[in-house]
Formats: sequence, structure tokens, C-alpha cells
Amino acid sequence: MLDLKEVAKNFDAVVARLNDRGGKLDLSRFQALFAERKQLYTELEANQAQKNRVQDEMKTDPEKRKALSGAMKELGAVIKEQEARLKALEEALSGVMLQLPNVPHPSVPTGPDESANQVVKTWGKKPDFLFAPKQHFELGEKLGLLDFERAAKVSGPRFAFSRGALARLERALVAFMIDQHVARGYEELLPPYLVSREAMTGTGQLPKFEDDAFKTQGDHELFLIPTAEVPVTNFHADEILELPLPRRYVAFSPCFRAEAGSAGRDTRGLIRMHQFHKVEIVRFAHPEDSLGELDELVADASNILELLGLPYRVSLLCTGDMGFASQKTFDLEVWLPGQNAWREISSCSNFGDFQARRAKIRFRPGPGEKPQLLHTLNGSGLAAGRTAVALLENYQREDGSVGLPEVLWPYMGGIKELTAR
RNA sequence: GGAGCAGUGGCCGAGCGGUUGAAGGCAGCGGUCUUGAAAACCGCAGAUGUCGAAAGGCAUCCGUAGGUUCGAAUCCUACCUGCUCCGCCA
Repeated sequence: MLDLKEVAKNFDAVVARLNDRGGKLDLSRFQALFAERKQLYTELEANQAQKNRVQDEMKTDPEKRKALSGAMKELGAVIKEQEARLKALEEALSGVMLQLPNVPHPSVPTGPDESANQVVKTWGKKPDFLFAPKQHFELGEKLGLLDFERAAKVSGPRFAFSRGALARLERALVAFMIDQHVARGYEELLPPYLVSREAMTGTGQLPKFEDDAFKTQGDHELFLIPTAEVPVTNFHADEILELPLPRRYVAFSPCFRAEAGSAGRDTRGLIRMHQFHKVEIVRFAHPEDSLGELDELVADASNILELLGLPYRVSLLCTGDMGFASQKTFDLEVWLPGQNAWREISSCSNFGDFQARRAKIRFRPGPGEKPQLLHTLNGSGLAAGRTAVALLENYQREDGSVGLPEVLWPYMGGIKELTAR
């Protein structure tokens, strides 16, 4: 969430930058609501002050108590009515605020969609094949390691069974990634996979994107997490952290996405699933350091791709392509020779204080100083399923078998390649 | 799921209708003492909102939401969370 007073103060500039994201915002009500709120506050507080003054006199004087208690009752009713009006106003205002996305950082290029993203780095060499490289699902199905039909039978479309060595590969990747991040200073967390509405609101998935989430039935409402970002960022909700910052966490979790309306895109394969597995890295950073920390986050995610020998590139997303809560985002895209395309495998974002304000995550800048909102960042490090896809497509051989990079062998119990079951 | 107990400032913890925004302790800050530090002593010190150029004033906040009352941290109701015991379960 944006800061209410900042928005009011810099209204035109904020609206202009928000419009760079595309879509149109209707903020016609905002300024009227804000002015009304201010006015009502002044009136209400004057009445409350009056009430407190009289009450003070009544405390010690039984005569006054008798004489004034009727008038006080009336004043009480007025106050109550004003409070109710104020509450309604605040709700309307915060309803508007909750719909507003984050303001893109000045260093973010302006543009309508992914065509305006800037590739800032390319790493690795695309593999040369003497044959036509296959897509991962052809490879997987031919090896008998990937089964979409049975998953459809059990769960419907956009689910998959991995079998044998491929199932193990994803487990190995997760362990490998976590170990790497822990070695670089992250604390491992195993988070809950079901979270409350508050947690989803804290990180910005709600209220705007409720349709994208799976949620439980019955009076006990819980949401299946779309990413470990939600439980891990909310880990410090309502807290005041002591220095030093940053705090770094790495968490594995399955991720659940309903993505209503995405039917028809990437219908085949593992790229777009209702459930996938991801290792997420999260930082709670000092506001002054958060831009640099975003670079470190990108480096931490890149490290995994480099160790696995997967060619990738880094894009700075433009205003129109960024997520709702993000201030600045770098996407890591891995090369998929079977698809002959770069595909997103990690998204690293700096949220500024947008999530921190919603989830009330603060830090104390110095001993005795006032608590201040900190900055939150997170990135995939990496999406495990898509990493497996990348390995299949980049390390495939003409006979359909797939070699595995040496760093994974210990995690695979000595298995060095994927061959037909 | 059933029964009981509890939720107070950064942390611990008193208070149980008006004098309490809240005792006391710890942590923090400033000072005295000291070559320096520690200890001891003295003082300062919550959050949010609102008015104001500022100094400062005012308001709200004792798990959350309501209610009773002229007045609620204190009484009532519901809900949430935690703890203990029982049941169930990996």
C-alpha cells in the first residue's frame, strides 16, 4: 500500500506514474474523500476534547455530574455518529488505497508491455545441437518420466506426475538450491502452505487478485499460497526488527495458482501449472540499501543457473510488465532450446515499503529512535519445475536421454543422466 | 472437538469503573562519578492520527469488534490467538 498522505501531497505525480503501468485508474473519489476525512477529524476531535474537559470536572463534582450528564449523553451520541461516519470514510479510502499498485522506481523504464523490458545481462552459451531439439514434455513422456494423462485423470488439466529419476531430480534441485542459499547467508524456513486473508493482503495478492488464488471451503477460510513469499514476508508482520538488516530467508514450498483466464496459453508441458514447486529467497532490508540488495538477490538467483550451466538473461521489467506490489523487478529468463525461447524462471523484486506498510513490518534505525517501515524483497531461487524443464531441454541428447550437471550428482544418489524407465 | 486459564508499551509485568497513557523491572538515550569502561545515582524515553511554519496543542490506542455508563484497561457479549488437561490423529 502507498502512504496515504504522500499520495494526497503528490497526487498528480503519483497518478501519472501509476498510469505508466497501463490500465486506467479512477481516482476521482480520492481527493474528495481525503478532504472530507480531514474535515471530519477536526470536528470529531474538537468534540472529544470538549467531552474530556467536562468529564474531568464531573469527576470531582457530584453536582455537575447531575447537571451535565444529560448534555453529555447527547454529545456522546454526536461523537458516536461522527465516529461511525469517519470509520466509513476510512474504509472507503483504504478500499481505494488497497487497489493502487506500487509506484514504479524512477530507474524503471516506461512501457506498455514486455516489449519495453530491457535485457541487462546475458550469460552462457546456447547449446548447439546436431539434431532438432525436443521440447521438455516430449522428452519427459518418451522417457516415461512425465505423465500428464494420469494427472488429468486424478486432478484435471495443468497438473503433472513426475516419475522416477525426474521426480527425484526436482527434489534434488530443491535441496541443492536451498543449500546454496544457506551457504550465502539465508536462513532456511519451512513455511505453512495455507495462510489467512490478512497474510494474503499483507503481500498484495488480495484484495485485487482473489480469483487467482485457491481457497478452502467452510468457515475456516484459508488460502493456498501462490508463493512462499506470502508466509515468509508475513513472518515478520506486526514486528519491529532490531538492526542489523537485512534478514535473509530461503523457503521451499509448493505454489498454487488458479489463474482464471489463462486457459489456452502454454497448454502443453510443465510451464504453467496449478501447482509447482519453488525455492524462494526473501530479504527484509534497510530502505537505503534495498536497491543494492535487489542486485544481490538477482546474483543469488543467477548463481544457481550458472552452477547448473544453464544459459540465461536478465531483464529489467518496464512499468507495464511489473507485478502489482513491485517497485522494481528483474526477471531471469532461461534458454529453452526445445521451445527456442527464453522463459521466465525467476522474478526478483524490490517492493519498497509497499508490503511493509500493509503487513506493518518495521525496524528501529538506531537505539531510542522511532520505528520505520523497512523494505521487502523477494525472488525465486528458482522455480524447481521450470529448472527441470531447462535441464531436460539444454542437456538432451539425440537419443532422448538427458545428461545431468555434475553439481547435482551427489543430490541424485549418483544418478548422472535420465534414461528411459 | 470438549473443559479450564490467559492476552497490557521494544520485552517482562502491576492495575480490575473516574486521580492510569498506564506502577515496577529489563533493554535504550542523556548526564553525574571515573584515565576509560562497568557499577551506582539523577533525568529522558510508547504508537498512530490531527491542527500548526515551528514550538507545541488536541484526539485515539491496554488481543479484535460491539455493548452498558456522564465516564471502561477495568463490567457484559461475540470473535481471534496462546497455554494446560481430555479426546482424536501422522
